[in-house]
Amino acid sequence: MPQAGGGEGQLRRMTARPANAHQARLLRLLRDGGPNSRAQLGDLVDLSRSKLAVEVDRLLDTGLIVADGLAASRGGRRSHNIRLAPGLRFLGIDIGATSIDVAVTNAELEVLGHLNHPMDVREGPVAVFEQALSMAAKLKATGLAEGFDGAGIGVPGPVRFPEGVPVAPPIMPGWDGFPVREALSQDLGCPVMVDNDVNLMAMGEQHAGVARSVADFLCVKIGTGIGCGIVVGGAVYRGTTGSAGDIGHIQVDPHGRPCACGNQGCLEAHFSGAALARDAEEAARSGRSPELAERLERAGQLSAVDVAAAAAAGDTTSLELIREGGNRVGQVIAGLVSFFNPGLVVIGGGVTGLGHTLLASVRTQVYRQSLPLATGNLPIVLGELGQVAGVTGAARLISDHLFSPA
Amino acid sequence: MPQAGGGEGQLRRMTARPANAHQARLLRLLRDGGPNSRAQLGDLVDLSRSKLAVEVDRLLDTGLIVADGLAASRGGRRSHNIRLAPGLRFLGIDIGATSIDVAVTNAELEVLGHLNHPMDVREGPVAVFEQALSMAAKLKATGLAEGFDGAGIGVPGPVRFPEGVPVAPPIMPGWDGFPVREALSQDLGCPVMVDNDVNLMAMGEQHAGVARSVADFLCVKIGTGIGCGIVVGGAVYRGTTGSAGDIGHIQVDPHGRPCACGNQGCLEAHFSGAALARDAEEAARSGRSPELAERLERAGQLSAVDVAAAAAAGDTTSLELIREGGNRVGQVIAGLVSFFNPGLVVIGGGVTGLGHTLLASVRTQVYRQSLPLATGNLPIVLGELGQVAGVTGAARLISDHLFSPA
DNA sequence: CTTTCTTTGTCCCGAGTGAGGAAGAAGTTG
DNA sequence: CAACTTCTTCCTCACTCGGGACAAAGAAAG
Repeated sequence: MPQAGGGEGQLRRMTARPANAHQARLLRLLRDGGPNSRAQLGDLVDLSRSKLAVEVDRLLDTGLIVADGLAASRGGRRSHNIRLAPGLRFLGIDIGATSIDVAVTNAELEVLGHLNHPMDVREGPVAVFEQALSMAAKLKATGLAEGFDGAGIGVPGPVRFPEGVPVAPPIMPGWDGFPVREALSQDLGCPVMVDNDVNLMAMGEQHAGVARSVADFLCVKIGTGIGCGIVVGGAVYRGTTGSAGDIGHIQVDPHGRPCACGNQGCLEAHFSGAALARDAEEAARSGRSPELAERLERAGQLSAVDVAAAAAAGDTTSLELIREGGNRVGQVIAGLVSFFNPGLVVIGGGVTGLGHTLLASVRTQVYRQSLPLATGNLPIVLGELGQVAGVTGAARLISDHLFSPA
Repeated sequence: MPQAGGGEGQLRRMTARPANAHQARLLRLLRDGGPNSRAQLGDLVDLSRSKLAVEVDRLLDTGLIVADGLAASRGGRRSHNIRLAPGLRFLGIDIGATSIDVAVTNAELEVLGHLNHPMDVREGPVAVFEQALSMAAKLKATGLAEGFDGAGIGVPGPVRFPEGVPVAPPIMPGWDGFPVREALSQDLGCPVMVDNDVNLMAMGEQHAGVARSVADFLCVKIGTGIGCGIVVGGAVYRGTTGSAGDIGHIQVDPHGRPCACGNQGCLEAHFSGAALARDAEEAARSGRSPELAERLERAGQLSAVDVAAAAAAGDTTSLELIREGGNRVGQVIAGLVSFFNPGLVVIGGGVTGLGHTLLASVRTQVYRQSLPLATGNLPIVLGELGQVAGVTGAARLISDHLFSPA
């Protein structure tokens, strides 16, 4: 059983929560903008000097923020800097279909340490948690953290958000109704929030990636499956039952391929990490692509990474697979853009390795099919955080929760 | 020039606005729940009795609310009723592609008078406004109103909401950039808000129709064109450029019919009031439907109403047209349901006359194509307000604006 | 009809909040 | 070193708001 506190006056775990909206606002400003001077915070929050001083003092009392030396002069007396307590640590866990990412961040959500481990989510919650907790322990052992003040976790399926429980997840047998939040909170001894992995990716890109300062955007994640994070007015929209953004089973072709869900022509059946791997292996076996055949020979199986590599080497079959997939995805995104009129579309997930070939065909399709008013000023870009998007978003999730009035 | 006030102490036009969020809250409660006692309002708003008394007194001073006798006893002293000033009048204008609806409501948004006049929106803003204003004057002349405290107006195309200006409306040449809000406010001498007609329909159904107490829902309006109102957390979502919900040009068939927008296979090209009329005329001429042929003979042209009537009379061709159209719409809605996971889908607009035949085929398609988690508890229903949905929504729009802190 | 209890509206007090002024501390510029 | 700017702290004053006391109005019981 870990002792609280290390000894020489180290911070104990975060106990206090902001007492009011002003304090919450200040904490978020410090989280998103880093250390800052009292004077500059005053410019940002529209509070009187006296009020600001009172609230800052209270936050200092709680230990959530600490003094941090003097700021540069702005022409007169130098102001005192304050920052979020440097000992605060958040844990971000991103459970993918085939791997687990775990990261430790400070209160500013900078990733201090990050581990990735392949694991099939179908092994069930107990085995997956065991693995995730051991990864967290490993990170702790490197001295990055003495404990965690909060943890966020993403799972590849719909979640009943308030309770933090997966509901009817198609690719996660055994997880349905498993009390993820409750269990993890017990094991870690800190507050936990659970969300869909796609929503976390969206939050990650919003916090530290391409979607900063965009209020309404879509974040399409193409991995083993396909999902879409929806951000409305800066907040993630989860839908009535938590399944919003589940676009993998939108029909792209009435007479298309059969899908695991029982329907025909679902997007996921035509393009996703899994579908691409299947297509690539088939192309290899049928002799259409010597390049892929050679790789299959070497590795015994193919994945999206192989297709990306083959495409980069100039393999036309691979390029064609990517292009056709991009068209399928673009077709769906075009519909969503017409419907949702976002200010930005981010493409992320495992297949970002396919890069600009994919992006180009998606763009072509969207710009051709959607109306000019919706596409006129619509950037469609790749996510810039890659593997840390999910864990950053997880940290963001729990910090949003903790940095809000109790 | 109309004199302000009628003489014997009649209310002059609404001058004051609520001074704070509490007052705004009270006004909205009285709007949505009708007259109410001070005591019961106290139960609803979570303010101390003293605070509540102060705010109510201030509202009485401004004239926005008036005393309204005594409430029934709840076991002790009877409380005083208050209600919104009975002289307040809102004007709701709904400009459709082929007709104009104008209505007068009281502060509780009850429709006191309603006029409809056929008119082609393509005649341009000047002619349309002239017509709308003369209809408003006619309603005024019946003694329903002495003047208007605010007006809401809906136009069949995207609107830059903050300014109240249509942007790049495809079916409204001549309206692009026309300062609707500015001009109408000048003519009527009261505050005006402008929105897309589909959004207004959604607000109407939310206020007085099937969507009461649903936070997240979609409202699909099938008239001359097809659009979709999106309500997120009780508020209309308009998108980055105001074109959210523009689903008429989502592709339903890559090799489908050419559409006016330049693409192929748009939803609107396959099913909408206009497409249905075309299909019906073609069916009549080709001899596939004697029923429709006879109607074409009589009227010289056909519309959705004729198809509805023929279907009701058992014409199989008409039924087939409706069913196929419903499938097309259902296909698109199924995608939107997967993406948005709404708590309700409302179908409205001119084609609601097609009724349950249409509804049945939409439902079939959606329930078959979307995942169970999203459709499990998803009602798909016809709007219940019909022609007054738009004008009610318009009144709601302006009242939301006026009943918010200045 | 009287008594007792409940509910409602009003008045008043006191705690707390928050804006702004004054003064002093800390720097910069000339 | 003097003059000016910026930042922090301290103090005061006005205001808000919740809650208690009390009176008014009605219901229920006897």
